[in-house]
Amino acid sequence: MPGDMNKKSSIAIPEHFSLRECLGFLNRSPLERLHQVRKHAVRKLLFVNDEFVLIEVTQAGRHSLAVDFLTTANSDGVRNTCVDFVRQWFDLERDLAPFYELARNDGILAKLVEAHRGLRLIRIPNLFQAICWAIIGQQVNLHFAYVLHGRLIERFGSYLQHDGELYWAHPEPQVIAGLSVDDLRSLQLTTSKAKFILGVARRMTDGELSISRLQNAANIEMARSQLLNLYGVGPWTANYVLMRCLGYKDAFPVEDVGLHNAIRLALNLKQKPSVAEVRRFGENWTGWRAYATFYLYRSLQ
DNA sequence: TTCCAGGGTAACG
DNA sequence: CGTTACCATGGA
Repeated sequence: MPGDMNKKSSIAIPEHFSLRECLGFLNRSPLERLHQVRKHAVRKLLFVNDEFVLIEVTQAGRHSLAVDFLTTANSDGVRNTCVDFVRQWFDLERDLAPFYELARNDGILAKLVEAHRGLRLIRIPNLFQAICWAIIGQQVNLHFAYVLHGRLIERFGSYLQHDGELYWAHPEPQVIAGLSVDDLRSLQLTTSKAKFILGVARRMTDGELSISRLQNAANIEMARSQLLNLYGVGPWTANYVLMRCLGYKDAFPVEDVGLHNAIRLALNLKQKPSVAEVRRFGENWTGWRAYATFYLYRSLQ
Protein backbone atom coordinates (compact mmCIF):
# COMPACT_ATOMS: atom_id res chain seq x y z
CA MET A 1 0.00 0.00 0.00
CA PRO A 2 1.42 3.44 -0.86
CA GLY A 3 2.44 5.04 2.40
CA ASP A 4 2.18 8.71 1.59
CA MET A 5 -1.58 9.01 1.49
CA ASN A 6 -2.76 11.53 4.08
CA LYS A 7 -4.96 9.49 6.36
CA LYS A 8 -7.65 10.88 8.55
CA SER A 9 -10.00 9.65 11.24
CA SER A 10 -13.16 11.25 12.54
CA ILE A 11 -14.62 11.63 16.02
CA ALA A 12 -18.20 12.66 16.76
CA ILE A 13 -18.40 15.82 18.86
CA PRO A 14 -20.55 15.50 22.00
CA GLU A 15 -22.87 18.16 23.38
CA HIS A 16 -21.17 20.98 25.25
CA PHE A 17 -17.85 20.86 23.46
CA SER A 18 -15.81 23.78 22.14
CA LEU A 19 -12.53 23.07 20.41
CA ARG A 20 -11.71 26.78 20.63
CA GLU A 21 -12.00 26.73 24.44
CA CYS A 22 -9.90 23.58 24.69
CA LEU A 23 -7.21 25.07 22.45
CA GLY A 24 -7.29 28.18 24.63
CA PHE A 25 -6.25 26.10 27.62
CA LEU A 26 -3.68 24.10 25.66
CA ASN A 27 -2.15 27.33 24.42
CA ARG A 28 -1.63 28.86 27.86
CA SER A 29 2.17 28.70 27.81
CA PRO A 30 4.61 29.47 24.99
CA LEU A 31 7.03 27.08 26.71
CA GLU A 32 4.84 24.03 26.14
CA ARG A 33 6.82 21.32 24.33
CA LEU A 34 4.38 18.42 24.23
CA HIS A 35 1.84 19.87 21.83
CA GLN A 36 1.71 22.72 19.38
CA VAL A 37 -1.39 24.88 19.11
CA ARG A 38 -2.22 26.58 15.83
CA LYS A 39 -5.12 28.86 15.02
CA HIS A 40 -7.71 26.13 14.59
CA ALA A 41 -5.67 23.01 15.29
CA VAL A 42 -3.37 21.27 17.70
CA ARG A 43 -0.54 18.94 16.81
CA LYS A 44 0.95 16.30 19.06
CA LEU A 45 3.58 13.61 18.77
CA LEU A 46 2.45 10.25 20.13
CA PHE A 47 4.51 7.14 20.83
CA VAL A 48 2.38 4.13 19.95
CA ASN A 49 3.55 0.53 19.59
CA ASP A 50 7.20 1.56 19.34
CA GLU A 51 6.52 4.12 16.64
CA PHE A 52 6.13 7.89 16.63
CA VAL A 53 2.97 9.32 15.13
CA LEU A 54 2.35 13.01 14.59
CA ILE A 55 -1.32 13.87 14.70
CA GLU A 56 -3.26 17.04 14.08
CA VAL A 57 -6.71 17.62 15.56
CA THR A 58 -9.07 20.05 13.85
CA GLN A 59 -12.78 20.56 13.59
CA ALA A 60 -14.49 19.10 10.52
CA GLY A 61 -17.91 20.66 10.28
CA ARG A 62 -20.31 21.15 13.17
CA HIS A 63 -20.46 17.60 14.37
CA SER A 64 -17.04 16.04 14.15
CA LEU A 65 -13.37 16.37 14.90
CA ALA A 66 -10.77 15.25 12.41
CA VAL A 67 -7.60 13.48 13.44
CA ASP A 68 -5.02 13.81 10.67
CA PHE A 69 -1.98 11.56 10.59
CA LEU A 70 0.92 13.69 9.42
CA THR A 71 3.38 10.82 9.49
CA THR A 72 2.99 7.77 7.32
CA ALA A 73 3.03 4.00 7.77
CA ASN A 74 0.47 3.76 10.56
CA SER A 75 -1.51 0.57 10.91
CA ASP A 76 -5.22 0.64 11.64
CA GLY A 77 -4.41 -0.41 15.19
CA VAL A 78 -2.04 2.50 15.71
CA ARG A 79 -4.56 4.94 14.28
CA ASN A 80 -7.30 3.62 16.55
CA THR A 81 -5.00 4.04 19.54
CA CYS A 82 -4.40 7.64 18.53
CA VAL A 83 -8.12 8.29 18.22
CA ASP A 84 -8.66 6.79 21.68
CA PHE A 85 -5.94 9.07 22.96
CA VAL A 86 -7.75 12.13 21.59
CA ARG A 87 -11.02 11.02 23.19
CA GLN A 88 -9.26 10.88 26.56
CA TRP A 89 -7.21 14.03 25.98
CA PHE A 90 -10.36 16.12 25.52
CA ASP A 91 -12.45 14.04 27.93
CA LEU A 92 -14.99 13.52 25.15
CA GLU A 93 -16.94 10.69 26.82
CA ARG A 94 -18.14 13.01 29.59
CA ASP A 95 -21.70 14.33 29.66
CA LEU A 96 -21.26 17.88 30.97
CA ALA A 97 -24.96 18.65 31.32
CA PRO A 98 -25.08 17.77 35.06
CA PHE A 99 -22.02 19.92 35.73
CA TYR A 100 -23.51 22.91 33.97
CA GLU A 101 -26.77 22.41 35.83
CA LEU A 102 -24.84 22.38 39.12
CA ALA A 103 -22.70 25.39 38.17
CA ARG A 104 -25.58 27.54 36.94
CA ASN A 105 -26.52 28.63 40.45
CA ASP A 106 -23.09 28.47 42.03
CA GLY A 107 -21.64 31.82 43.10
CA ILE A 108 -18.12 30.85 42.09
CA LEU A 109 -18.72 28.84 38.93
CA ALA A 110 -21.67 30.50 37.22
CA LYS A 111 -19.69 33.18 35.38
CA LEU A 112 -16.88 30.76 34.53
CA VAL A 113 -19.03 28.17 32.83
CA GLU A 114 -20.73 30.96 30.94
CA ALA A 115 -17.42 32.40 29.75
CA HIS A 116 -15.85 29.05 28.82
CA ARG A 117 -18.80 26.93 27.74
CA GLY A 118 -17.58 23.80 26.03
CA LEU A 119 -14.24 23.67 27.81
CA ARG A 120 -13.34 20.10 28.74
CA LEU A 121 -11.01 18.95 31.47
CA ILE A 122 -7.91 18.60 29.32
CA ARG A 123 -6.29 15.39 30.44
CA ILE A 124 -2.73 14.10 30.49
CA PRO A 125 -3.32 10.47 29.50
CA ASN A 126 0.37 9.56 29.79
CA LEU A 127 0.85 8.57 33.45
CA PHE A 128 4.57 9.25 33.67
CA GLN A 129 4.12 12.63 32.04
CA ALA A 130 1.31 13.52 34.43
CA ILE A 131 3.28 12.57 37.55
CA CYS A 132 6.47 14.31 36.37
CA TRP A 133 4.50 17.45 35.59
CA ALA A 134 2.83 17.39 39.00
CA ILE A 135 6.06 16.79 40.91
CA ILE A 136 7.89 19.48 38.98
CA GLY A 137 5.01 21.86 39.66
CA GLN A 138 5.15 21.40 43.43
CA GLN A 139 5.78 24.72 45.17
CA VAL A 140 7.11 26.64 42.16
CA ASN A 141 5.27 29.09 39.95
CA LEU A 142 3.77 27.71 36.77
CA HIS A 143 6.19 29.51 34.50
CA PHE A 144 9.19 27.98 36.23
CA ALA A 145 7.50 24.57 36.14
CA TYR A 146 7.25 24.90 32.35
CA VAL A 147 10.93 25.85 32.18
CA LEU A 148 11.95 22.80 34.21
CA HIS A 149 9.66 20.38 32.40
CA GLY A 150 10.86 21.74 29.06
CA ARG A 151 14.42 20.99 30.07
CA LEU A 152 13.51 17.44 31.08
CA ILE A 153 11.80 16.89 27.74
CA GLU A 154 14.51 18.41 25.58
CA ARG A 155 17.31 16.64 27.45
CA PHE A 156 15.82 13.17 27.73
CA GLY A 157 12.78 13.05 25.45
CA SER A 158 12.49 12.28 21.74
CA TYR A 159 11.57 14.49 18.86
CA LEU A 160 10.37 14.18 15.32
CA GLN A 161 11.08 16.77 12.69
CA HIS A 162 8.26 17.62 10.31
CA ASP A 163 8.28 20.46 7.77
CA GLY A 164 11.22 22.02 9.55
CA GLU A 165 9.59 22.00 13.01
CA LEU A 166 10.38 19.88 16.04
CA TYR A 167 7.66 17.92 17.83
CA TRP A 168 8.59 16.51 21.23
CA ALA A 169 7.50 13.41 23.10
CA HIS A 170 7.87 13.00 26.84
CA PRO A 171 10.80 10.84 28.02
CA GLU A 172 9.87 7.25 28.76
CA PRO A 173 10.29 5.93 32.33
CA GLN A 174 12.95 3.50 31.08
CA VAL A 175 15.16 6.41 30.03
CA ILE A 176 14.77 8.34 33.29
CA ALA A 177 15.12 5.24 35.48
CA GLY A 178 18.71 4.83 34.33
CA LEU A 179 19.75 8.35 35.32
CA SER A 180 21.38 9.60 38.52
CA VAL A 181 20.09 12.23 40.93
CA ASP A 182 22.78 14.57 39.66
CA ASP A 183 21.62 14.11 36.06
CA LEU A 184 18.23 15.52 37.08
CA ARG A 185 19.66 18.10 39.45
CA SER A 186 21.51 19.57 36.49
CA LEU A 187 18.12 20.69 35.16
CA GLN A 188 17.81 22.77 38.37
CA LEU A 189 15.38 20.40 39.97
CA THR A 190 15.80 20.16 43.74
CA THR A 191 17.49 17.05 45.10
CA SER A 192 14.11 16.00 46.49
CA LYS A 193 12.29 16.32 43.19
CA ALA A 194 15.11 14.52 41.39
CA LYS A 195 14.70 11.62 43.81
CA PHE A 196 10.92 11.69 43.49
CA ILE A 197 11.03 11.49 39.70
CA LEU A 198 13.68 8.76 39.68
CA GLY A 199 11.64 6.74 42.14
CA VAL A 200 8.49 7.02 40.03
CA ALA A 201 10.40 6.08 36.88
CA ARG A 202 11.79 2.99 38.59
CA ARG A 203 8.41 1.95 39.96
CA MET A 204 7.06 2.14 36.44
CA THR A 205 9.89 0.18 34.86
CA ASP A 206 9.63 -2.56 37.46
CA GLY A 207 5.91 -2.78 36.82
CA GLU A 208 4.84 -1.83 40.33
CA LEU A 209 3.15 1.32 38.99
CA SER A 210 1.20 1.48 35.75
CA ILE A 211 -1.79 3.20 34.25
CA SER A 212 -3.65 -0.11 34.01
CA ARG A 213 -3.13 -0.85 37.71
CA LEU A 214 -4.56 2.55 38.54
CA GLN A 215 -7.45 2.11 36.11
CA ASN A 216 -8.20 -1.26 37.65
CA ALA A 217 -8.59 0.26 41.09
CA ALA A 218 -12.08 -0.40 42.44
CA ASN A 219 -12.69 3.22 43.32
CA ILE A 220 -11.05 6.61 43.66
CA GLU A 221 -9.81 5.93 47.20
CA MET A 222 -7.99 2.78 46.11
CA ALA A 223 -6.40 4.61 43.19
CA ARG A 224 -5.41 7.48 45.47
CA SER A 225 -3.72 5.16 47.96
CA GLN A 226 -1.67 3.59 45.15
CA LEU A 227 -0.44 7.05 44.25
CA LEU A 228 0.17 8.10 47.86
CA ASN A 229 2.48 5.10 48.29
CA LEU A 230 4.92 6.80 45.92
CA TYR A 231 7.77 8.73 47.48
CA GLY A 232 7.16 12.39 46.69
CA VAL A 233 3.44 12.04 46.03
CA GLY A 234 1.33 13.69 48.73
CA PRO A 235 -2.36 14.56 48.77
CA TRP A 236 -2.13 17.39 46.25
CA THR A 237 -0.12 15.40 43.71
CA ALA A 238 -2.31 12.31 44.10
CA ASN A 239 -5.51 14.26 43.52
CA TYR A 240 -3.95 16.21 40.67
CA VAL A 241 -3.02 12.97 38.89
CA LEU A 242 -6.45 11.46 39.57
CA MET A 243 -7.94 14.56 37.96
CA ARG A 244 -5.63 15.21 35.01
CA CYS A 245 -4.54 11.69 34.11
CA LEU A 246 -7.19 9.23 35.23
CA GLY A 247 -10.10 11.56 34.63
CA TYR A 248 -11.83 11.25 37.99
CA LYS A 249 -14.30 14.09 37.64
CA ASP A 250 -14.61 14.47 41.42
CA ALA A 251 -10.90 14.44 42.33
CA PHE A 252 -10.16 17.58 44.31
CA PRO A 253 -6.68 18.99 44.96
CA VAL A 254 -7.82 21.18 47.88
CA GLU A 255 -4.29 22.27 48.80
CA ASP A 256 -3.76 23.80 45.36
CA VAL A 257 -2.55 27.40 45.62
CA GLY A 258 -3.79 28.18 42.12
CA LEU A 259 -7.25 26.98 43.09
CA HIS A 260 -7.11 29.17 46.20
CA ASN A 261 -6.15 32.22 44.17
CA ALA A 262 -8.86 31.55 41.61
CA ILE A 263 -11.50 31.39 44.36
CA ARG A 264 -10.12 34.56 45.91
CA LEU A 265 -10.46 36.35 42.57
CA ALA A 266 -13.90 34.93 41.81
CA LEU A 267 -15.28 36.11 45.16
CA ASN A 268 -13.13 39.24 45.37
CA LEU A 269 -11.77 38.14 48.76
CA LYS A 270 -9.02 40.12 50.45
CA GLN A 271 -6.98 37.02 51.10
CA LYS A 272 -6.85 33.44 49.94
CA PRO A 273 -9.34 31.05 51.53
CA SER A 274 -8.00 28.43 53.93
CA VAL A 275 -7.91 24.77 52.93
CA ALA A 276 -10.89 24.18 55.23
CA GLU A 277 -12.84 26.93 53.49
CA VAL A 278 -11.94 25.57 50.06
CA ARG A 279 -13.13 22.15 51.15
CA ARG A 280 -16.40 23.74 52.21
CA PHE A 281 -16.85 25.50 48.85
CA GLY A 282 -16.15 22.14 47.24
CA GLU A 283 -19.12 20.54 48.97
CA ASN A 284 -21.37 22.34 46.49
CA TRP A 285 -19.42 20.76 43.64
CA THR A 286 -19.51 17.17 44.86
CA GLY A 287 -19.34 14.82 41.91
CA TRP A 288 -17.66 17.48 39.76
CA ARG A 289 -14.91 18.94 41.92
CA ALA A 290 -12.21 18.21 39.33
CA TYR A 291 -14.22 20.05 36.69
CA ALA A 292 -14.80 22.96 39.08
CA THR A 293 -11.07 23.07 39.76
CA PHE A 294 -10.24 22.97 36.08
CA TYR A 295 -12.59 25.80 35.21
CA LEU A 296 -11.06 27.80 38.07
CA TYR A 297 -7.59 27.10 36.66
CA ARG A 298 -8.84 28.46 33.35
CA SER A 299 -9.86 31.71 35.02
CA LEU A 300 -6.22 32.38 35.95
CA GLN A 301 -4.95 32.48 32.35
C1' DT B 1 14.40 43.12 49.65
C1' DT B 2 10.90 40.17 50.75
C1' DC B 3 7.28 37.26 49.52
C1' DC B 4 5.04 33.91 46.87
C1' DA B 5 4.62 30.11 43.54
C1' DG B 6 -0.92 24.63 40.90
C1' DG B 7 3.83 20.71 48.04
C1' DG B 8 6.28 17.06 50.31
C1' DT B 9 9.41 15.04 53.54
C1' DA B 10 11.97 14.65 57.66
C1' DA B 11 12.75 16.14 62.03
C1' DC B 12 11.11 17.69 65.64
C1' DG B 13 7.86 18.41 70.22
C1' DC C 1 -0.75 13.30 66.83
C1' DG C 2 0.31 18.79 64.85
C1' DT C 3 4.23 22.17 63.61
C1' DT C 4 8.30 23.67 61.37
C1' DA C 5 12.54 24.02 58.48
C1' DC C 6 14.05 23.17 54.21
C1' DC C 7 14.17 22.82 49.38
C1' DA C 8 15.92 26.02 44.31
C1' DT C 9 14.52 29.41 41.44
C1' DG C 10 12.38 33.50 39.33
C1' DG C 11 8.89 37.01 39.01
C1' DA C 12 6.26 40.59 41.31
